Amino acid sequence: MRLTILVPTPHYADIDCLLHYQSNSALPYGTLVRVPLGSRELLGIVWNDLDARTTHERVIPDEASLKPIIEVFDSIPALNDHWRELVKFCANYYQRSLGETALNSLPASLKKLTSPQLKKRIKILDKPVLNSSQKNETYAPKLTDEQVHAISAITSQTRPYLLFGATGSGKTEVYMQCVAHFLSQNIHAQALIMVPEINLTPQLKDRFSERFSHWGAQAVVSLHSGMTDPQRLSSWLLAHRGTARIVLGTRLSIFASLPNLALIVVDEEHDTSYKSDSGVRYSARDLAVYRSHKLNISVILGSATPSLESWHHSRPKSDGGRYIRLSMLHRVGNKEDSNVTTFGSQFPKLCLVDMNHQPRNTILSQPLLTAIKERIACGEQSLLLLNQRGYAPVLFCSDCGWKSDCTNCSAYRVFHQLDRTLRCHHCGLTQPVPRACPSCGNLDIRPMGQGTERLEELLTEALLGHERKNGGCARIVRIDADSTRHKGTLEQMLSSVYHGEVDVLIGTQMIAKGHDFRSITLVAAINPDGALYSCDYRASERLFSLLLQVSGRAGRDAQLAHRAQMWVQTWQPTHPLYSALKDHDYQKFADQLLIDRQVAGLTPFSSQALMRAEGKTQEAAQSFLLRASQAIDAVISASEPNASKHLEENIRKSALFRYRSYITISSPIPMFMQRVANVERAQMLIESSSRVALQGFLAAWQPLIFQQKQKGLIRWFIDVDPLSI
DNA sequence: AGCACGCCGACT
DNA sequence: GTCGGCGTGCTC
Repeated sequence: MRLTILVPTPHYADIDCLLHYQSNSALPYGTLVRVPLGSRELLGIVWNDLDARTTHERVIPDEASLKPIIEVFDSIPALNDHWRELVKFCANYYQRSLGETALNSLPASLKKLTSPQLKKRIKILDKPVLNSSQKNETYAPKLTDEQVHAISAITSQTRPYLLFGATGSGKTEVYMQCVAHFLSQNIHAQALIMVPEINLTPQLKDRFSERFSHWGAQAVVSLHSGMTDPQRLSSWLLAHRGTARIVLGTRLSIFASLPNLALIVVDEEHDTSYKSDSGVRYSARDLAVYRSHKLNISVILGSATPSLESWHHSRPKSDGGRYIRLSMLHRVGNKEDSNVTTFGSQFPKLCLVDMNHQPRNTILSQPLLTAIKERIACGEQSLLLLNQRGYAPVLFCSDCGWKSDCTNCSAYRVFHQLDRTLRCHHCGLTQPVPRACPSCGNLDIRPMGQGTERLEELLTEALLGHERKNGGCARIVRIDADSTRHKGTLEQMLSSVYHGEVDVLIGTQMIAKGHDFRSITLVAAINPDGALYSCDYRASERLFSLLLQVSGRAGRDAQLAHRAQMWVQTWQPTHPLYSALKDHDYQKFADQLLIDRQVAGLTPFSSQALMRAEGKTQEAAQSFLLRASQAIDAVISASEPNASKHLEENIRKSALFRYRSYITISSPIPMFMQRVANVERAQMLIESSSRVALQGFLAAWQPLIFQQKQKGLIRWFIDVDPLSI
């Protein structure tokens, strides 16, 4: 008999991703199979033929001429209706092929294994595992009133919740108690906990594993891109077969097959890592909301600095809000000592250094340096945040004005002192530092601006001869992508900080997230102003959240909390962002930003999509975009709808007619980073005040884009709900 | 996309 | 005389 199989062909292929094959027997939708395609053998999924892309002429061959299915993966259950609905929604919403979306969201190992090999893997998983100690049986730490309120709200009504919880207010405990509640309701129930970067928070898995050890050793599994393929397959299979009760993962875990999903948690929901920046550009947070809605279960979006979208959606219900906002504004005391819970630990005090009043070219101001020395003297730690690795972002010639441009990208190459190289952080081009200016031969070429290497050097000099509490030199460690390139060094460095073997920690954004350093009492942002001048209107909201998050690293030990300080070196000390930060008042800041956004008609008051093109020349990229937009008007003005014989084409045309007036399409422009690795990039913004109109329009437009051919075009794609424009 | 087939330049 | 460049074209 004839079966329709979903295969991973991309949206721009000339072939539909739903193909027909011969089978001896009927197989339920969602069954995994292996099928031949051309000279390849691919993983496919038995699918409903009604989802076929009808835009192309579908000539379905005789059954006799169809190729047979190679093998059926019958040792695991079929992917259920809910999972298939999720990937279908994702493909439609983010304008990608269904096959690419569905097959890419399965673990890579599954594509390589044969059916007997998979059977073997499952047998291994089914071997009884030694159960770890059962000592910890629904253990209950003392909760704050705010935690109690949040938990009772979440466990009483099925809704999306925004858990607006300050750093240190005990969000994780709320997640764990809610998970415990839903998992004890039903012995099969499962929970999905998403975090932005699981590699930075192995503690979370430990905390969950320890708390829920009585559910069995396989009850808590991780799912993230840092795992090896076989590890990922094991976790995936445990989740798919219902053995795993709790899945902890990064954004890709939103596609985990969880047949008994009862709760989703999205921790740090504002974090931009939830949005995929290649392939299917999905937002795992938004898909989590969709998924919970379809399953009629609750989703908890947790953050100390919620995204403006979630903030907007969690207005009071009377105001049309769709989420319930639960606030936890107070810090929990020292968790190490669960018998003595001190409430309302103070937040770090904000100290602004006005750089206008500092000597020219100051990198580390005197008052900040003094404060760091004080901390060292009394055995406390400091954390310095500087979001630029290397020694200096650019090298320049004082004579002719030459700068260390990258030949492949529209960016400067960064000066790395340690190995004397100029490195492009976009394409990787690396060359030794020239002795003299390549343009005029001048020997006086200098670093301009500041990087973590330079800060480390500067601080080492400044602290020379400065004694620690227990004697000896101050110990500095630098954590960035360069210093942690080798496997295990990050963990090693973090642990030395944790064990008090370090006095000052210098790092990039890497150190802002999650780490629970107990003895840090001073956090400083060395040069954060950049975002205030950025052309990206979301930059200030991201800066606020970064600074608040990093300030949360200070004073986590209740004993030291009163000494915690957050220092900011700025040329804009009166900027409203900093006054909001001073008051720890995200609500006021977010409310004001929302008013600004509403006035300007920006998200979340409008929906956006970017159409991007990459070509050998800027001209090729832009003219492709231009032609794609002109094709719309050509269709609209060429003929009235219903003139075509093809039903599908009529639907498309009438959608274009209907939605065009609700849509604004900008002219093609070069991207801010115009050239990366010798590829020219251009983009075009598509906006609408109606999300539905934008969706309908994009869907109707796509087939027209496929028809556009352009010499020199490398690729194009649509980014729906882009994070930066 | 992958992977074939297919026709022109510098190498054992 | 072969290896390999990437230009079209096809995949149930």
